[in-house]
Amino acid sequence: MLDIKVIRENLDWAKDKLATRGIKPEELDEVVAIDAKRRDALKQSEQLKAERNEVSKKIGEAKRNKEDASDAIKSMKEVSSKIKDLDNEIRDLSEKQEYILLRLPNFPADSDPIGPDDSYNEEVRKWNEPTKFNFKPKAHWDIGTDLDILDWNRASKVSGARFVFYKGAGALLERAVFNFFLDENTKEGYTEIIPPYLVNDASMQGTGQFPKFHEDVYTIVDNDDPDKPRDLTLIPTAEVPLVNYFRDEIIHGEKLPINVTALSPAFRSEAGSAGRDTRGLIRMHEFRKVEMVKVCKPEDSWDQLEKLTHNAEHLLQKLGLPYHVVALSTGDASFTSAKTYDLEVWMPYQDKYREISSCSNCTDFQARRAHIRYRDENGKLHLVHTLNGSGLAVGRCVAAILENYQNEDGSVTVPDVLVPYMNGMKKITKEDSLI
RNA sequence: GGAGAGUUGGCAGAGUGGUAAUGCACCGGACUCGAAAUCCGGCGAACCAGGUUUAUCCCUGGCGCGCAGGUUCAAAUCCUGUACUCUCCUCCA
Repeated sequence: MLDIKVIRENLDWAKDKLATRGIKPEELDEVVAIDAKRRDALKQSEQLKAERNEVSKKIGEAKRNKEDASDAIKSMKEVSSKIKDLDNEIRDLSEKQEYILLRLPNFPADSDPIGPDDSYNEEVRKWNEPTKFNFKPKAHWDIGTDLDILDWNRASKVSGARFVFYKGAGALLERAVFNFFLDENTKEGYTEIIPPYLVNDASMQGTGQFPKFHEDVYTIVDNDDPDKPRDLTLIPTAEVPLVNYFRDEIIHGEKLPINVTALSPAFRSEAGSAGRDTRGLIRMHEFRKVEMVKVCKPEDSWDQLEKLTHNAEHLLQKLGLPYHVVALSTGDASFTSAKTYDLEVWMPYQDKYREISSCSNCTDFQARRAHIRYRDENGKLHLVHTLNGSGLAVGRCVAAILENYQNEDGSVTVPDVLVPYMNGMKKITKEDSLI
């Protein structure tokens, strides 16, 4: 959430910044007008309350002295009724103000490429050249089906579209990948967490998914009353529980920066993406992801974003997967982010790079929503900055391994770093179906 | 799922309608060569608004006893709803 004071005091600047993210300037005019009305009513209410406090004190004294106070009580009755009206007005205005504020995206950083969509994204750096083949590379969904390690038909029977069964060496590969990620992240100083996979609405609002993005997630309903949602939603990313772990808390300054990592499933409805990436592991309703979250002091967050991005890149480098890093444009970056680097891995069949990690500095945007603060050495409180990045999306990584490490005979070579995690298996070959 | 108890500052803990005791901790001072002990003083903090500055500081007021409503001139206290914690019972991996 943005700070109303910043908007109020830098209105033109705020309008320019948010215009690059598709926000109309009139929205800011409206919220500032509401804020002015609200503060005006608040001022009146506070004056009346000061009067009431003073007179009430006297009424108390009079009553103790068994004196008559009925005149004062009568006039205070009027004052109280005025206060009630004003407070109702204030509540109403605050709700309107919050309605708008909760739906405004974060201010983009000055360094972000400006543009409405991903065509304005800028490549920052590239690692290795795209994998070359002396045969026509297959799509990972065909590789997986032919090796009988991915089963799409059974998944569509059991669950529906955008689900999959991993089998045998496929399941082992998935497990190898996330264990490798967790081990590497831990070595880099991240503390491993196993969070809850269902979270309440306050948490969804704290990290910015709610109230604006209800359609993107799966919320639990009561079987007795399906119209009534329970206060529980399947996490779309481990970022939600990891950041909300600190919600409504004050962190000691010495503990910052805090680095945590977690493997979790990620549940996404993929509303509005019908027809896109209908085959393969790229776009699933349920996939596993290892997430990294950093909580730090404001002055550190830009350095921490670079570190976070390098941590994610390091994983792809160790796996030998070609990728490039892209700075997202103002229009393409996510709602909560001030700056985002996407890591895109090379996918040979599609002959292009595809997102496998998204590393964002959310500055104080989530911290303000979730009330996460720290106490500095002088005892002062400040909002923290929060960062999150995938390290990495597991399913997409498996897809990239299958495609980049495929051999002409249909087998897939296991990347060296994963061999120990695959119980020594160096190559995945077609086996007789065990089931 | 059933029954009961609880939620008050950094921590402990009192307060059943009149505007949040007390202790510990913490900060400042005295004493001391120094420290401890002792004594004196300060101290709930966050948030909001206004004034003053505009990086802070400071002043005034509001607010503030899990959260949200209600009753009242006045609510930590009474009423309603709700979240969470603990105990017991029941069930369960």
